[in-house]
Order: sequence, then structure tokens, then C-alpha cells
Amino acid sequence: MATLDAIFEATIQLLLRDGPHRLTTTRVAERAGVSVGTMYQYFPHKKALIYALNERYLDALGDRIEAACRAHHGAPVDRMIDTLIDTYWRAKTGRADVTRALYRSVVEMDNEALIEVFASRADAACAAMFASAPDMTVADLKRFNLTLLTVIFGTVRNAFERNLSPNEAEELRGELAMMCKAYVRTRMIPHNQQ
Amino acid sequence: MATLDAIFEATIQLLLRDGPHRLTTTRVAERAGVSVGTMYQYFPHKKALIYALNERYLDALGDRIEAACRAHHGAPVDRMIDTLIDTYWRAKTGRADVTRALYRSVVEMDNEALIEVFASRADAACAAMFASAPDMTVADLKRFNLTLLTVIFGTVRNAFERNLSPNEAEELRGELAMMCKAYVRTRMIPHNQQ
DNA sequence: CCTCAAACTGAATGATCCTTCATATATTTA
DNA sequence: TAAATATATGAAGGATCATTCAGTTTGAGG
Repeated sequence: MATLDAIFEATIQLLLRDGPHRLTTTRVAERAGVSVGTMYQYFPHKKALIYALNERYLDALGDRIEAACRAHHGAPVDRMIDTLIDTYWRAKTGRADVTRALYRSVVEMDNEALIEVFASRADAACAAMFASAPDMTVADLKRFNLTLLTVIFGTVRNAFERNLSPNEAEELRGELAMMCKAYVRTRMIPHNQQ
Repeated sequence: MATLDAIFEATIQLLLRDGPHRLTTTRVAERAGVSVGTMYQYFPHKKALIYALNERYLDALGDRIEAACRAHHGAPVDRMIDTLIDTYWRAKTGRADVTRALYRSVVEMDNEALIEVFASRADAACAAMFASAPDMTVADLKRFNLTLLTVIFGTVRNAFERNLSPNEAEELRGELAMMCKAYVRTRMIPHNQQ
């Protein structure tokens, strides 16, 4: 619905421009071009609005990651790593404003549940993907998976919060990929590869 | 001063127990065992209180990192990496409550300046340390340094926000160290080592 | 054109909160 | 001890905000 989208967009913009403690129901409504009452027809609380915003975003992010993982079943591990980094990085920087706004809104409420759900989805999707790699020979796949996800997600977030120049960001991304691949090689039991 | 410490402690406890949007000057004063007026003798705003809290923490963290770096001048690179991870990890998990409370308070204000200062300190200290390693042969030290810091700090934070079991956390820490060292080996121009 | 329901409106309400300041208490100085 | 200075108090002012609801607008169906 157009009204709903307008409300979400307004929320994001205000979150970005003024920060979370200036995020007023009145202001959101005003910027969205509707009245406060209308907002309360879609969301019972202000919290519900922010919750819905995060849910929307994390669902979409989960979808993208699952799709990327599914699309690379059976690929070589190195390729999987490139994909994972690329997907996550692009999701974050593609609409950097949304990412930033949501990072800021996270504190407002108990969204640990949402994050938990997202983490589980990503965990499962990636574990399945890695398990399908023909050249995969790591002993403890669960540990391997947890490590990669934590490092990649954490690094991207941290990179995102420091104000890196596009150049630095691009470099960092390449280094991160290299690092993950080096880790894989450390963790792999030698088999009979090139 | 005792009063100041009481106020800081009260702030941390309330931040943890009730979250940032329940952090009231009145409540902080009450829990600290002083009156609101007293608080305003130490801090002109509520923002100033939170700012001071973050400043305090980041200064201390910067001190620890600088000390660790200084103490390992001339050590082998692998040892430096262990030290860096260990120092940061311990600082975060040592008083996990404080860490968590501050992560939550960050949103309240423009503390980008504080973070910037901290990042610069850490950058400089680590760069100097790495440059002093006898076995250091990476071409682009700046890039190397940025990568390591971003990955380590980002991973630790991310690990901290997911509710990992102590076991998982410990495992992850080990894997992170291994990963960083593997990266170093990738980045080093072969010389004449073992 | 009329009817009815769905969607929208925004002033009013009640609650919460930051900040101030006139006053009181403690501590130091003379 | 008395005056002066520093520190502490907390009720009250003034502002902001989430939420409500009585009434208005819109638009589809007859």
C-alpha cells in the first residue's frame, strides 16, 4: 500500500536526519503526508512501527542470503565465500541510508528476537551451502560456519560504521575475502587438489 | 570523586536494566543516591553525562590498547595478533555489562567524534607495533593494519552481540586468531623464514 | 443521487521528562 | 566561632510526546 510505504520511508528519513530520539509519531506522519491518526490505523504503537521496519529489512536480507546460498550449491568454497561477502556487502551498502537508519533504531526496542531469527536463517543457509562444496574437507563444519559468518557480518558492519572512503572500503572488502580464503585453507584437511 | 562514580555506575545499571529510553535524570540521581540538582552540578545536560561515560570508557580502552602495543614492540607478528585480539576481547568481556550498556547508549548522541578519536589512536598504536616486527614484510602496511583492526574489532563486537555460549565464544576467539595469522602469511612477501 | 463502510483527520488529553532555582546543609577560611 | 564558600536538595515550570476519538472525507455499490 502507498500509505504504508510512505510511512516507512518517512521513518527512515527521519531516523537518518534527526536520530532516533527525534523520531516522533507526529513528525513521521507529517513527513509521510498523512495524519497521526492514520498511522495508528496501521500500527498500534510507535514500537510496532519500528519493529515492522526492522522485520521488513531483515526478512529481505534473509531472503537475499538464502537465495545466494541456494544459487551456489555445489560451487567451490572460494566462490561461496566471494558470494557471501558480496551479497552481504551489497545489501548493506546498496541502500546505505536504510542500513544506517536501522542500526540506529535497533536500540529502541527489543528486537533481539528478530536478529535471532535472521541469524538462524543465515546460519542454516550457509551451513547447507558449505556442506555442498565438492572441495569441502573441514572437520568441524559448525565451527567453521559460525566463524565465517561472525567475521564477515561483523567486519562489514564495522567497516560501515567507520567512514571509510570508497577506495578504502573496496580495498577492505578484497582483503576480507582474501582473509577468509586463507582461513579456509588453514582449516581444510589436505586432500588431492591443485 | 565518590559522587561522580556513583552517578556513572547508576547510569550503567539503568542503561542495562531498562534500556536507553528509560534512562531518566531523575532515575539516575535516585539510584546514585543523590538529588537531580546534584547531577546538574556535574553535568550541564543529560547528553553530557552519556558523553562523559563513553569518553571515559573509550579513553580507558585506548590506553589498554596502546599499552599492549607498546609492550609488544619488536615481537613476532603472530604474537602481536594474539595480543591484539586478547586485549580487545578481554576489554569487552571483562566488564560485559558496561560494554553492553554503552553499545546501547551510543545511539543517544553524536559520539562519532569520540569513536573517531579512539579509532585513530588504535590505528596509530597498532601500525607502529606492526612496523616494528622483525618478521614483518607486508608491502602495504596501512592497508594491512586497517584490515586487521576492522576485522578484529568488528568480529568481537558481533560475537558479543550474538549470545554465544562461553564455549562457542572461546572457540570463535581461537578461530579468529588463526584466521588473522593465515591472512598475515598470505600478505607477507616470502623472505627467509622457517 | 443516496447510503454505508472504510479510511482519514488533528485538536485535546494525560503522562513523562529535562532543567531551573530558591533554599538548606556542609565545609573551609579568617 | 562567625562568615564565606562550596555542595546538595527537590518541588515546580515548561516543553515534548504517544495516544485517543469524535467527527470528516472518500469512494464503491445500488
